[in-house]
Amino acid sequence: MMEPRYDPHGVEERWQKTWEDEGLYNADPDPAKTPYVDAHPPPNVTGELHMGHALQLALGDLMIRMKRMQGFNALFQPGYDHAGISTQNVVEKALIAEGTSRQEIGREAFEERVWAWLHEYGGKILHQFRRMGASLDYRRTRFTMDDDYVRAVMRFFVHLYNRGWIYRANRIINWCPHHETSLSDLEVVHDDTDDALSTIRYPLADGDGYIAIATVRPATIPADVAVAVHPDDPRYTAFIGREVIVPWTENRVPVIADERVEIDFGTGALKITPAHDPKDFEIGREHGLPEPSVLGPDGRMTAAGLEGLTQDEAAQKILDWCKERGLLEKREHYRHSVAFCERCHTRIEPRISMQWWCAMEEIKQRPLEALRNREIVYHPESQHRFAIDSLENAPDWNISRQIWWGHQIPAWFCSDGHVTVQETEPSACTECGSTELTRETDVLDTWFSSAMWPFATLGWPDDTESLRHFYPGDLQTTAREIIRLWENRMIFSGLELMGEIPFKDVVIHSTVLAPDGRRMSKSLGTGIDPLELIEKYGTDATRYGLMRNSLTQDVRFSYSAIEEGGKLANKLWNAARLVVTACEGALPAEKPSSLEEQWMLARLSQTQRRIESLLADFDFAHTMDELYHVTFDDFCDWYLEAVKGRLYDGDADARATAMAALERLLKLLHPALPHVTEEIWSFLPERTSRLIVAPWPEAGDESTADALARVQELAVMFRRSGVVPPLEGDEKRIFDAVVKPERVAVNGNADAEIARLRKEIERGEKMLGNERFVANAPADVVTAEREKLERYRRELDAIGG
RNA sequence: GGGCGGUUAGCUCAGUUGGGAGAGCGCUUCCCUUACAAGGAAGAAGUCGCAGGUUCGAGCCCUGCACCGCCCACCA
Repeated sequence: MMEPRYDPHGVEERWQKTWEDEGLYNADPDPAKTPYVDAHPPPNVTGELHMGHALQLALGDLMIRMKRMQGFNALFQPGYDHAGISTQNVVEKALIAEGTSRQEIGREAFEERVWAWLHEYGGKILHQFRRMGASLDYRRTRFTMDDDYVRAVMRFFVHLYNRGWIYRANRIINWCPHHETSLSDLEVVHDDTDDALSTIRYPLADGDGYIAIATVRPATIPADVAVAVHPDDPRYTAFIGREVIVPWTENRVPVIADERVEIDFGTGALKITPAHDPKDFEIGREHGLPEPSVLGPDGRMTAAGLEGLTQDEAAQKILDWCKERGLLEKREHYRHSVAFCERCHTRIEPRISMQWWCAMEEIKQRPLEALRNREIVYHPESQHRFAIDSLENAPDWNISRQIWWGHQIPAWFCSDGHVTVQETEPSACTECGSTELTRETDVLDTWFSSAMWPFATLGWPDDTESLRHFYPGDLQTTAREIIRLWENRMIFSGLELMGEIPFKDVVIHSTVLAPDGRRMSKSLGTGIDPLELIEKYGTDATRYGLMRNSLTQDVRFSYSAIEEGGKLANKLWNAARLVVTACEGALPAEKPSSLEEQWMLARLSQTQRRIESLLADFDFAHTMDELYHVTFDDFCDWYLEAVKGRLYDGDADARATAMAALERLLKLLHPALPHVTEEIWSFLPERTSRLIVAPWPEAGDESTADALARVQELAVMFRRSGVVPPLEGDEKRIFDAVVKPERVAVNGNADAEIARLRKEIERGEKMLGNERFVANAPADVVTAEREKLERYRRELDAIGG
């Protein structure tokens, strides 16, 4: 019935299905129970399971499973995110492949296409979540574009607008010419890029001489409105306040002084192009300069004489123009970091544009308070400080996007330019009563709706039973880069709309690097697919292997960690096989009569307390370590070896105790290795419930936990020296059963052991002979040293040194 | 440029108020013993990045340096 080797294939899918079918993942409001909630981060609807998801799920699911067994009403909330730009990208690609485009088919048809695409391909990731054994309440799956969710987003937007925290402003923003939308700073990536730096002379308007400027973007020269120099730069003080002539346009522009110009870079003079550079924009606004633009939304030129050209083509024309007139001083290779769209890797075009903004200054105060008071705690601790820092420095948030897939902003403009903001379409402008209204076409940043995840998933804005019972939640497990994009905003929205923090603990997991230390990424070809690991090693092994790494530093992926998990499952399986086959038939109540039995139960209690305490600090790595060693060393190598004989001999007490010990071990292991433990559980006699919902054990008496320590120590000594120590009674029986003196003595080397003990004794005597040590060291350290010395002397006597 | 983390055995990593350098994998030797060879037993293997300092005592605390990684900012 139980094969000698544990094979996770088939077993794991079977339990995943059973657990879900039997409703054991479900969490319903129950006033009799204390809730424990992890609103799991909704992955992109277009996404696939990657290593980060796998780790995140393993951590969250371990906590949820333990809490569920401990009697909490454990809710693991699933769902997925509409992922505005990413999803739009995928569907647009499909349209282009068909020879059409979203512009061609129009907004309404495009949205239908997205829905159709989602219907067919979206949400696959939830099936992959199931394969991870994640005990999410799949009935409660939410999508950020569900009707109810959209209603919640509209309510939130209007709420913020009425509070005065949302405003419109014409500012320079990151613009992706491919998507033709604005992007927040957090959606932009910077890469080192090879470029050319051109030094160009701007002749003085009032006579001879010139100022040379260095630029990487000659195409924007027609939009220049000034040249800036540092006020303390002696080379240029005479030029300040005079005018220079901009090449190509031959416009006259002023030379201004500004401290943001770096004297040491290039020529020390900077052309000011407010419409196409963030720093220039800032300088321009302070100096009251105009903001002409020479680039269209598609990144092509609109300047006179250059219409429709790409920037490269325009740059060439302008450079040629300069060269003919002797204004091009030089053109040299230059490597610098350039901003790209995170999604399509198109070069970002800074652009002045009217956008919706969320003002952060006032908004962030309550979240900051919650973090500083540690109402919310990030783990590990270093991330807590980072979270506070990043919130303190959070700039106003650009929340509008010029794409089509997302939550359309609920704002209507009348022909006079008045804005009416409300949840549903107004019949007339609230300011002038005009009935000719057009709706804002922009949609909201994806993260705007994500910010509401902890309560919108529970039914907000309706006052539902779920919302009352399950809010506020407890746990978030998430990736570091999400702290600014998401965590901070959830905290704010929860405090603002619900009046309470959305969760108490945020576990920031480490980044799993490729075995060579590089980042795992598809484009680098360094990615490892967790589904392949599951196929090969099983889900339990994969979960164990990922959680075995600490959270405090990024860690290189290693297959041997996963293999270790597989070995643990197999070892447990075989230990259970021994117990189950030896203990067939009716069993009396647990009766730990012998030393080794008392010791095993005490060790299990001790391990349980350690695990509980480790997990209170979200120390998953050491939890795995405890589980591994209690299984291999304590349960198998000592306890089972010691009682094996009695089990085979039909000792009823031994059998009952072995079964009880196995049960407790399975419970401790279940949150980490859910499938193999449930499978074993099903072979135990007289089960009345599944292990997944079995009660977490009460920790028992630990007083005999170290009763075998002496025997173990002597066993180690014996193995080194080959000299059988003087033992009696239980100790002798256990020693003989586990150590098997007749087989091991071959490697004994009493001389080496004697030498080792003498060295230890010498060291101890030296320390205790040091008056300053005895006087200064803590008393317990000195006492421990004396005891050690005594012990070594006794052992030396025992082997006849 | 700012911040954070790291450097410990061949590899991946632990090391909790300063007090005996550890685990898993790999390697060597022995054992297919009636749960398990994905097993058992034993063993070899480390100048704890470098240089100073504090201390009776430093992998751990302090200072400086080197190298690796991540995040942020910026680059005309």
